[in-house]
Amino acid sequence: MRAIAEDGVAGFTLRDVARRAGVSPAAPYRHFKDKEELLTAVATECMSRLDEEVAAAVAEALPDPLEQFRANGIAYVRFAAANPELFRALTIPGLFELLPPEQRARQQQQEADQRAAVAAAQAAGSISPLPIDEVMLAARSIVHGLAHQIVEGQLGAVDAARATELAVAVTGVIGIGLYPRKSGIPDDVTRRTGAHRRRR
Amino acid sequence: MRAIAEDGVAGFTLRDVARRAGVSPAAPYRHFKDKEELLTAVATECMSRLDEEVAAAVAEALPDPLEQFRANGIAYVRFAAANPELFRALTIPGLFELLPPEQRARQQQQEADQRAAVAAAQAAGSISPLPIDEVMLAARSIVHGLAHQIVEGQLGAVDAARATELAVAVTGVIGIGLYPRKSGIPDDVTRRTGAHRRRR
DNA sequence: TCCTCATGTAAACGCTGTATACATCATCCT
DNA sequence: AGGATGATGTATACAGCGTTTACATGAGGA
Repeated sequence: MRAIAEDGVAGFTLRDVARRAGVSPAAPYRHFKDKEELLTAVATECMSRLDEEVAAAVAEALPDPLEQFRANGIAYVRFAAANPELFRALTIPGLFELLPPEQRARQQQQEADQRAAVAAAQAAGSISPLPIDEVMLAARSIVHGLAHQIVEGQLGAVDAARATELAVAVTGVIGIGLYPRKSGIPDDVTRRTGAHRRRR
Repeated sequence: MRAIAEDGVAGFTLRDVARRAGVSPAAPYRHFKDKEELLTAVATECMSRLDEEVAAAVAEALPDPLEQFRANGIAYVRFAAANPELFRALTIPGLFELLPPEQRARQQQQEADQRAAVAAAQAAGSISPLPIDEVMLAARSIVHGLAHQIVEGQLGAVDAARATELAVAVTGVIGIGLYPRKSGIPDDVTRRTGAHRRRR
């Protein structure tokens, strides 16, 4: 993890890891089949941390589904901004199929929970009655896309506060929708819970 | 370009490129400072192709701003699905600062155009009066995030038709918004222009 | 006590990016 | 016409990489 965080995924070297551990270059092969397997293990760990942070943030959020979605997005984006190299480790090609089954199961469980929450919110009338798959996909896409742009430096330097602002902004947009509304925009979509208010 | 498309960014090797060109391993250094510079040149070319396809699709779309946004997203996502490795070449870390000034200028111009279109649409009442920066960011994020997920294989195999479906779906969601509407959903947001209709 | 297995090492292979010194050849200046 | 020049390519070398192979070592159970 330290090697990745310091030198990035590109500079991640089996020999360097061995050096850090004070062992010979071949030693890692007693524990991992090859470099890819080690990288996958690191990525799995990164994913666990990210999942934890997101889950914690969602647990702390207000019970409102949009507020929870927003908390999810903020935590996700903040993690990316705070640990760009760790986040990048999550985007290594084809990582998904290499994950340990337990991790995949946990993730699917988490997604199923979110899905149930969205369905419940739709039933209660607090989320638009769009196809649930599409809602989930759009939510994941917008948050992931924002995080990716931050990590790639396309949005300039982004600290935690700025990351929060950006996440609030995009979750606000997806909450309201681009198509104009006849009735006004409800307060809780444009306003941030707690101390922050949205600039604008 | 052929080397990238065939072997991917990870398998992209200066020596392989030299081999393909039938020259010695050191020959490329007469034309590019180092591997990074060649990769950047390839990525620039990829970006040009993507920009062209997107611009063409937008030009063909109906004059409605949401329809144009949708056409933009569809073209972007289809490019990613059709040329995953070329698309991945666009995500190499820090590419943004390495681009030739002309390319950056063109891109900024394109963004300014989009921005003006959004502003005009807002003035005309066909896009919600959200802060324009946030609208632009959200639109880019959701499309980029979807493309990225496709390329990383997180959505399974995605052909052109499926890519179109997915792009239609997420642009639909961001068009309508998660927060429920009192008045009904307008047809042109849920329906696809032309032959396709949205499943649901 | 001895055997086995997990862990580590040393050395080697072919690959990579890159630097250096040398060759070739078209172009342009006189 | 002829020689200097610059662009392009080659040969060779080096260090670093992932990976394999054969060999060492030492702890724990039979």
